[in-house]
Amino acid sequence: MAIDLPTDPATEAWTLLSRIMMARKGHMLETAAAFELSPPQMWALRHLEPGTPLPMSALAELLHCDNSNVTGIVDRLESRGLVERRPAAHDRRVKHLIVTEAGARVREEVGARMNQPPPGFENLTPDEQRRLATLLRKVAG
Amino acid sequence: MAIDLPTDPATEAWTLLSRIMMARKGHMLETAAAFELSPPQMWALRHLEPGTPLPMSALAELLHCDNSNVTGIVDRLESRGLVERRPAAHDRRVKHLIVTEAGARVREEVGARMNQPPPGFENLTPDEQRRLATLLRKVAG
DNA sequence: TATTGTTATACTCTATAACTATA
DNA sequence: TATAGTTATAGAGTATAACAATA
Repeated sequence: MAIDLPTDPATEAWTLLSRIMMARKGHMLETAAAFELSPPQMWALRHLEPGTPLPMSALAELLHCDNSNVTGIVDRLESRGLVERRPAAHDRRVKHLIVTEAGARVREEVGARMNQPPPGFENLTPDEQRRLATLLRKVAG
Repeated sequence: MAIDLPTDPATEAWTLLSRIMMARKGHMLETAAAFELSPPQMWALRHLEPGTPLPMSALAELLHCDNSNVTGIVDRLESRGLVERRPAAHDRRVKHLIVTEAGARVREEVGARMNQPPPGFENLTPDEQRRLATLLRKVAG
């Protein structure tokens, strides 16, 4: 049913992690669709913290894509009134992105859905969930 | 630095899991690019097990996309000689996908790179890695 | 000269709707 | 009638190259 089998513990853990995430892809797409966002638009919105202006190029890095690509993604978010472009004071080549009030509301609801753990986590006791979180905290660094 | 903060253990674990996976996106894109595959083409190839024919529609479900979409993705894989279409015997509307020998080789190398655990897993002792795998096995169900 | 963001271009992904060939 | 896959179409994502404005 899913792509492959592991060998050593780290590889097995990583493979399982990938599999769990892959199984959540449908939920991700449904969440984006529920707010009429494309996946990249949703990621962009999630990366933009209200109150923290972010240069276009920084968003491009976070999205792992080219600057030219971000232009279009931001165009569409801006045309919906979810974000705004604002020339940076210190360097007028740079444009800062800021989330609007409407954008912050959508971002909040998107986050609430995306942070909802998939059903499989119910297979763990609260104590196991805590131990899992502790281990993953170390992996995340 | 990354998108949000959690509350209960399951949500925290899930958020960390998402963050670890997101941090690996660059590696995923590099892997696909190294073989001149688009991400969907790479996923498709990974889902196709050598020796196990898969109907187009089954691949569409695995990729969470429309049948019409799979047509183009498979067209491009087929034009590179990585997969083949073959009409199914029991129902001639169905087309089975089979990985060619060349496809199996690429698939193998892609898998080897994608299964490589990110650096963060070195932060765990072998025993912790085993315990992590055990917990994730329960989550994956 | 170098950098930020945009524009132009070309290709891929994506869904919807209409079509075909089977069933 | 219903289903599997294709085609047609339109919109969005993607990178590369060329460009404007700024540094």
